[in-house]
Amino acid sequence: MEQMHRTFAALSDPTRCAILEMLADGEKTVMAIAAPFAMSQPAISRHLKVLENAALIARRINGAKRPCALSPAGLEQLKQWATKLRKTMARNYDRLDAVLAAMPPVEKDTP
Amino acid sequence: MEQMHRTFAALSDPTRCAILEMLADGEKTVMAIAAPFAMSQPAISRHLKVLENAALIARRINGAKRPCALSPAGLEQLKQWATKLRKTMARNYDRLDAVLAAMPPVEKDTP
DNA sequence: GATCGGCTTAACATTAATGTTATATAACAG
DNA sequence: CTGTTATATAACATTAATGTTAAGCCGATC
Repeated sequence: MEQMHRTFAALSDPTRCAILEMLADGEKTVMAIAAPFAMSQPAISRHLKVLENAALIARRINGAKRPCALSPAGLEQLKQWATKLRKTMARNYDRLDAVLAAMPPVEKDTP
Repeated sequence: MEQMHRTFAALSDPTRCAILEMLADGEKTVMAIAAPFAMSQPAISRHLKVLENAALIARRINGAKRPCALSPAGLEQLKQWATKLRKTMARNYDRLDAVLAAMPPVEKDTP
């Protein structure tokens, strides 16, 4: 949970997000993934490496092909991180709530 | 759901992740947030702006202070995105499963 | 075994992110 | 009013990310 930012960094690029969404549909080869993008195939290869390092996708070897598939682990981690934050937040919510309630949105002039 | 990468980009920095985790504990002023970091206050201010633009935190005005608090909206979005991907993946899982089952991890030599 | 298709790696240019210090604004204390 | 505290903005240097093209490496196929 300390290096979540690595996972987020992997997701911080629109191309990589799109790739993950493509892969939700099922496994695809590098060429198939690259096709819809206005970008060279080496660029896609590097995006895939980033996603793989973040455990967001997994790759097989099938002859000369390297089909990629979503790896549930990464997504699970994401959800858990968000859930944990929300839980901690909820635990302290009464205090926050009290503070917010006591102060109207804008309180510049205290007459 | 199309600009999720903006949210992820906001979370792709370890400092910002840490800030969010601090804020789970409750609302804090900019100075209080900056204190534990070996970094100038302007740098923290900019991180906060990034988090705010991503709807991950919200800020009040309290005199000269600008207390920051977690904004549940952003976290909710995160979880929903991950959940959606997993659902779609599950929908197509039989196919993926079949493919994976048919092919051992490494199958270089087809004799 | 020569050649083509699928993919990776290398070298490089360009752009964007992050941090710094200096300066500005706004509220508060005296 | 004046100085001090809390925060934001500006200008700038440095680093890292992204894309490009050019090679290189395996498998497959003829």
